[in-house]
Amino acid sequence: MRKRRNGGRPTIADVAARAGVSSITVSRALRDPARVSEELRRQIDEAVRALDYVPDQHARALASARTNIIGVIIPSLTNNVFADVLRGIYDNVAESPFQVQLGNSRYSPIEEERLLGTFLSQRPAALIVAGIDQTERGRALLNAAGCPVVQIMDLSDEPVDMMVGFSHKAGGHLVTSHLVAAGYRRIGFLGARMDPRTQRRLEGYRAALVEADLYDPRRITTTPASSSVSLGRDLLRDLLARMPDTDAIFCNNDDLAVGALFECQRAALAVPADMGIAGFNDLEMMEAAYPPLTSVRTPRYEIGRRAIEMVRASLAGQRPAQTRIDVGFELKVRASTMRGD
Amino acid sequence: MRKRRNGGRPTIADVAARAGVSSITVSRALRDPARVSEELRRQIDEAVRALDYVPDQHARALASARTNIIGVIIPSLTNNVFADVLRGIYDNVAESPFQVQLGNSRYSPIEEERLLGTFLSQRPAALIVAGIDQTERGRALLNAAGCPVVQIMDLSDEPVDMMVGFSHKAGGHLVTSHLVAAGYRRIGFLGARMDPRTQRRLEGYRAALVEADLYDPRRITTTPASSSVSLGRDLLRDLLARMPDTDAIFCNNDDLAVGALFECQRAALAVPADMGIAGFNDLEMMEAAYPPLTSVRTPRYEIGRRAIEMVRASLAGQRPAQTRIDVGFELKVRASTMRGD
DNA sequence: TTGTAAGCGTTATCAA
DNA sequence: TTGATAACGCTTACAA
Repeated sequence: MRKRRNGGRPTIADVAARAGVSSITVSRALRDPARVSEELRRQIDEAVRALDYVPDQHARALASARTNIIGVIIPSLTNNVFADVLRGIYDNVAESPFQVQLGNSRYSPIEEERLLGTFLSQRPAALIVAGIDQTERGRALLNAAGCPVVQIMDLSDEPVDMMVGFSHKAGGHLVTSHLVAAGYRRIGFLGARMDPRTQRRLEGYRAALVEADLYDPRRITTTPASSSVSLGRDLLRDLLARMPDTDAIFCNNDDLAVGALFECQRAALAVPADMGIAGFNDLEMMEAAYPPLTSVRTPRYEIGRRAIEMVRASLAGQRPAQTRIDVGFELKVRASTMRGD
Repeated sequence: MRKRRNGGRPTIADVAARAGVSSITVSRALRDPARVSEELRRQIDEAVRALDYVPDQHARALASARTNIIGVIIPSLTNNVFADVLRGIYDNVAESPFQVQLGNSRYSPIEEERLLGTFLSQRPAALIVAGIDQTERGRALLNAAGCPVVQIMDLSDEPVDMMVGFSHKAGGHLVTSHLVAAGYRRIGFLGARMDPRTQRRLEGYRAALVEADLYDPRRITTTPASSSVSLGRDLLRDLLARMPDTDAIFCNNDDLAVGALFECQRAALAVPADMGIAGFNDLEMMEAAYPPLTSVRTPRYEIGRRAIEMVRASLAGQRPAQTRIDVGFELKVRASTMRGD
């Protein structure tokens, strides 16, 4: 009796023996049932079930120079925004043969480049990367990836391959214009991290205020520190110390907005009367806050879902008609910016 | 010239040829440099660099029946608690040869069991699973895994292998006792999801109130729905509709606590005078709230870090002295439970 | 310390 | 439609 290194797991040869066919026929029956006669297919199916056969992914990958791994690179694990995207990805990968390999670039383009290299060396079935701001070498790697690539969360005119996202600049513009329309005149900006997408939201803010002839760069308060509720509190405190007459703020993230709300409560500033507050992304807590907070709802789960859809279609040979999808966003106006005048 | 399926990547044979040795020597030099003479090692290192050689993980896995994959199974991607654990894991895996394979069980024991099967079929280097409440078959799979297994987030006396966590019951007990000591007498419980760890926190709550002779089951408000800020608002509303004289609440999650705080503001209930509020986990926002919210700080990042430490030690043959680590927790008393009497 | 030979479990290739 | 054979790139077992 042959000694097995694999701990007794049945191999394709065992299935073949039991079904009375050759290994390669089993292989074909598994991958493309249509290419095997119905009778053999039945016998093989029976043998697979009887033996509890599960294909060895590594052998498969080695022989075919292909894997079922979808590499996903995101900049943060703690940011709720990406948690939702990940849910969209994992949920829609669950009943597929694919597996997700997750990489955390921690908002570092260099780290992202390194992860790209690691992932690519495993010949992934596809790659999903957050953002459009890869390094030059990162972009070159993606171009040479030889597999479907989906850039998510943002939009540009030069996708590496496919793209699902929305315009952050337009989002920032929309919410800022809303503040202007609501009657606010001295509108500040609170920004953390200042990654490329945050920068584009800031651009939208700036454009909207320039159009309204209300732009004052001194009302922009930013920090490279990562976004958090306590940071929102601190940034608003800073801003008010410098520019006490500020009457509204666009917070580039919802947690900043919540922190700013708490700071207003502490400072006995009435929201929305003394201070209008708007956030970005519309996390679940915005609607539950008191007063409820205005925000820009971004379809994060859907971005994850559609990215997987595009990947699966591509891999199935049906390249999606649309390779650049704008999922848009929606302004959710709530009490925090509803000034009575 | 030989045709290559692998797209021109150099193989171990290329390195061997260039270094003037045999493949197996290169293989050894890569895995255990000490077993190769210094001179050959230098030549091999040079060749590896010159050719930009990267070992093929699949070939390696196939030949050795081993991988560098650490499987991680957690119940939620959106829960901030697990995001922190994941950071602890990813950060400490980053400069190791290991790769994380993440599975989301969505709080379903059946799904967890399925993931266990999938992961195990890949012969992972180690497995990290959240919780101690696997199904019977899940536990059997873990016992037969043939690799280090770390159960995290909770503690029990029967670890499958290793364990890092803390006692949820003790945490629930501690915070409830604090509410009693602070002078509250009609203390409610707000609970979402009601997974096993939540149940144990509820047990701690119950035990503490029974000891103080203040237990009233009608003050327990739970739902299978998943935890969120808006749910905290709704649960408190429910509780107050039924038991209007409730003077404090232990919220089994911080987001519930924040939601409850907003509800108090809406209902013009003074915190902590009319209503004491305590949460669990001590997410960052607790300290920034107004008033700051009492919570039980749990060392989530550290759990992730130590789980990886244990795995790496085990795999290096140095089985950790302690295979069951209690990382404890810490009560953070803040204004939300500091009643002046 | 180094090397040879023989797989690991699957799929590509070519032939029947 | 089916099959024989030779990879895929690496490691184990054994030998020198």
